[in-house]
Amino acid sequence: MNAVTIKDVASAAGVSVATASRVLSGHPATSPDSRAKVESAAKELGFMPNAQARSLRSTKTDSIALLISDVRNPYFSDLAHAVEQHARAAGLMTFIGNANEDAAQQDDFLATMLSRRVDGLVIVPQGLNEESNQPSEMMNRVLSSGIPTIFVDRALPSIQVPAITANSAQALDEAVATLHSLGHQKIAFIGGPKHASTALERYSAFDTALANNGLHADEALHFVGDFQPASGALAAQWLLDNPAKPSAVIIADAPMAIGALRVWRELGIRVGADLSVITFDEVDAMLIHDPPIATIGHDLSQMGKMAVQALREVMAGHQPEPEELISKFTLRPSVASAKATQVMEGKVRP
Amino acid sequence: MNAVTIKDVASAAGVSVATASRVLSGHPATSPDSRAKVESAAKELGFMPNAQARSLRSTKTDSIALLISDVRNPYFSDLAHAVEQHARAAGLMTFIGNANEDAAQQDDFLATMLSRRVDGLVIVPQGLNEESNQPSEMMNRVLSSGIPTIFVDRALPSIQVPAITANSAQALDEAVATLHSLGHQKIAFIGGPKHASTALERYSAFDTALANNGLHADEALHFVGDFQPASGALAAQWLLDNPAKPSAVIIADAPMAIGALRVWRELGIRVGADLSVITFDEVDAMLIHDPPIATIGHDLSQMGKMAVQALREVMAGHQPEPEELISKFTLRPSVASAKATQVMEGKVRP
DNA sequence: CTTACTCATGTAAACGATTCCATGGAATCG
DNA sequence: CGATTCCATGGAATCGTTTACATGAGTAAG
Repeated sequence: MNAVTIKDVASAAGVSVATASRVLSGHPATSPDSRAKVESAAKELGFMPNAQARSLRSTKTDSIALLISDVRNPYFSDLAHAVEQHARAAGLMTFIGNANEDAAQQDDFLATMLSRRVDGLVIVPQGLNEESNQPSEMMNRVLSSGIPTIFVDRALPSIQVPAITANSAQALDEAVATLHSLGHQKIAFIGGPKHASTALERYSAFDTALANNGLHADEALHFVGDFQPASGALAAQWLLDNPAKPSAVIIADAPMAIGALRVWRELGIRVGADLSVITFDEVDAMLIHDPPIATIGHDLSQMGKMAVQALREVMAGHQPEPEELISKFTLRPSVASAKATQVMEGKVRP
Repeated sequence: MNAVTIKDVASAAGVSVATASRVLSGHPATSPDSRAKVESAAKELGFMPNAQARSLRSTKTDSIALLISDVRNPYFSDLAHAVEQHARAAGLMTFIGNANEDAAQQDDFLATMLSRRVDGLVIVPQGLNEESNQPSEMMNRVLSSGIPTIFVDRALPSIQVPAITANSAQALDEAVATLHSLGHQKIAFIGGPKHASTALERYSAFDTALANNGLHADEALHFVGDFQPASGALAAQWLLDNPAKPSAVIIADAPMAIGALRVWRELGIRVGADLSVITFDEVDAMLIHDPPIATIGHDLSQMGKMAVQALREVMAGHQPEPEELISKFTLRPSVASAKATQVMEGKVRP
C-alpha cells in the first residue's frame, strides 16, 4: 500500500518530523528553506497523509455527515447535492447516509458517524418512535454527545436543535384557492406517515386551507401513505374508489406522485382533464410529465446552503435561529377546471 | 464531546485496557466473567470506540468509496443505492462521492479517500484526459497504490482493472430493427462526450446496428452531447433543425432525455406520434412519462451487487474476471410507425 | 557587551485503540 | 506428582500524526 509516512518525508528532506509536519500542515513557523525541501520531498515520494492519525491527534476530521431517507428520492438527491457542494466550498467532506425510512439503518449510520468523529451532522429526522413517542436511542446519544447537529427539511417538535424547514401553508392555501376557483369542491390529499413532522403539518395545513376557502375538511379525503412510490400507487386506486368522487388531489411528495401517476396513466385517467393534480417537490420528473404537474416546492439549493451555514454556526459555538423557507405554488396544466372532471365520472366509472 | 475511552471502560470494569479491547472487539480469549463486566461497563458509560484510533492500528477501516458522476442522475443514484445496500450487507460502510463530470472534483474525492485509507474503491471512471489521453494523476496514484479497485458502468480500455460493464450492442440492434420495421429510415443518435468509453461504444454500436439493418450510417445523424440535461435540450433543437429530418431518435442517457423531452413538449412535438423516442437508462421518469418511453437498460441492483462482489474478491486477493451485463430493449408507446411522423413534417415546420 | 526577545528547529509526549509478548494459574497428561 | 499445555490477563509497544516544551542561534535594544 501507501507505506510512505511523514517520517520518510522528513528524513528525505533532512529535517525532523516536527518540521515536516509544520510545513505540510501550513504552520507559520517554518523557514523558506525547509519549506522547499519538505515540499519537494513530499511530492517526490507521493506522500499522502494518513487522515486517521491526523485527526486522532487533532480531534477534527474536516468532515460532516448528511443523513437522508433515500438517495433515490430526487428531492433528497437534489438536497444532498446542494449540501455537498456548499460543504465542499467550506473545506468539508460530506458523508451521505441513507436511512431508507428505517430507524435501524438510521441508527446504524449515526453510530458509524459518531465513531468516525465527524465534525457535524445534518439530519433529516425520521420522526419519533411510534410507540414510545421518543427519539431513537442513537438519536438521543447524538443529541447528548454535544456534536454539532442541525435538522433539515423536517424537525422534531420536542427537540431543541436548530432546524431549516420549509413552510408550505401559504402555498397550500394558494393551491386550494386555485382549485376552488376552478370549481373543485372535493379535493383529496395523499399524505405521509403520521409520525413525520412534515406529514402532520401538511395534513393540518391542508385542512386549514380548505376551511379558509369555505370547503369542508373531511378525514375521508385523507389518504395516509408512507412517502414511497408503492403507497402512491395504492392511493391512486383509493382515490378512484372514493365515494366522494374527488375531482382534484394534492400529493405530499414526489415518490408517491410518481407511483400514483403511473397507475392513473395505465388506467387511462387523463391528468389535467379527468383529474387535477398538484404535488409537493418540484423535481424534474414533474416537469417533463405530459402535462407538466403543478407543484408546491422550494429551492433545494438554497435549503442546502442554509443548512451548511447553520451547521457551521453551531460548529463555531453559536446558536443559529431556526429558519423557514417559504414554499411556492406553481400552477401548471395538470390542473384544469372541474367541468372537465365531471366528464370523467361517466367515462371511467360506469 | 464523547470523552469516554476504552481506558475508562477498563477501569470501570476493573480490568486492563487489553482485556477490555479484547472483549469489545470479539477476541476469543476472554473469560465470561470479564466479558460481562466489560460489556456492562461499556454500556453504562455509553462507550463508542474511536474509529480512527482503531483503524490506525489495525489498518482496516471497514469502508469503501463509491465515485459516481452525479447523485442527481437517477441512473447513478439507483446504482449508488444498490452498491450501498450490498456493501452494508457485507459490513462495509460506503462513502458516496460526486465527480460532477469534473476531473478536479474526482481527484479531490479520490485524494480524500486515499487519505482516509478506505479498504476499497468502486469507480465510475470519467474517461481519460482529452489532451494527454492519460488517466488523471490522482487516478494513477490510486492504481499504483495497490488499493483494491474496480470500475463499474464504464471501463478504461488501457487500464488493467476489473470492470463490471453493460453491453448494449444487442439491445441497440433490436431497437434499430424495431424502428426500421416500423418504417423509420432516418434515425438520429444523441450521444455522450467522446472521451467516455460508454459513449464511444454506443456511437459505434449504433452505426453497426444501422448497417446490420441495411440503413446508412451518417455522422450528420450523431449529436455529441455531454450526458447532461442542458445538452439534451440543445440536441432536441438540433434534431428539429436537422436537414435529414429524422423520424426517430435514440438518446444515450436519461438526463439528456429529460432535457430533450422537456423541449419537445414545450414546442408541441408529440412523442410517440410526431417523433419516436428510445432512451438509455430505465429510470422512473421514463416510465411515468406520457407516453412511456421505450428504453435500453439493465438491472442496476444487479450491477451494484456484482460490483460489490467483485470488489470483495479483489480485497481478498483474488483477480475476478470482468463481467458484462446484457442490456435489454423494452418497447413502449414512445415508438410508433414512421407514417405518423411524416404528418409532423407538415405540421411543425412550415 | 549584556539582556531580552524572536524564531526555526528538534525531542518527546500525546491521541485511543490493537496486538505482541511475558506471566502465572489451572488443567491435562504420562 | 512433576512436566506440559492451555488460556486469560496485563504491560508495553505500536500505528502516523500533531503539538507542548526546550534549545540554541540570531537580532535588536540598552
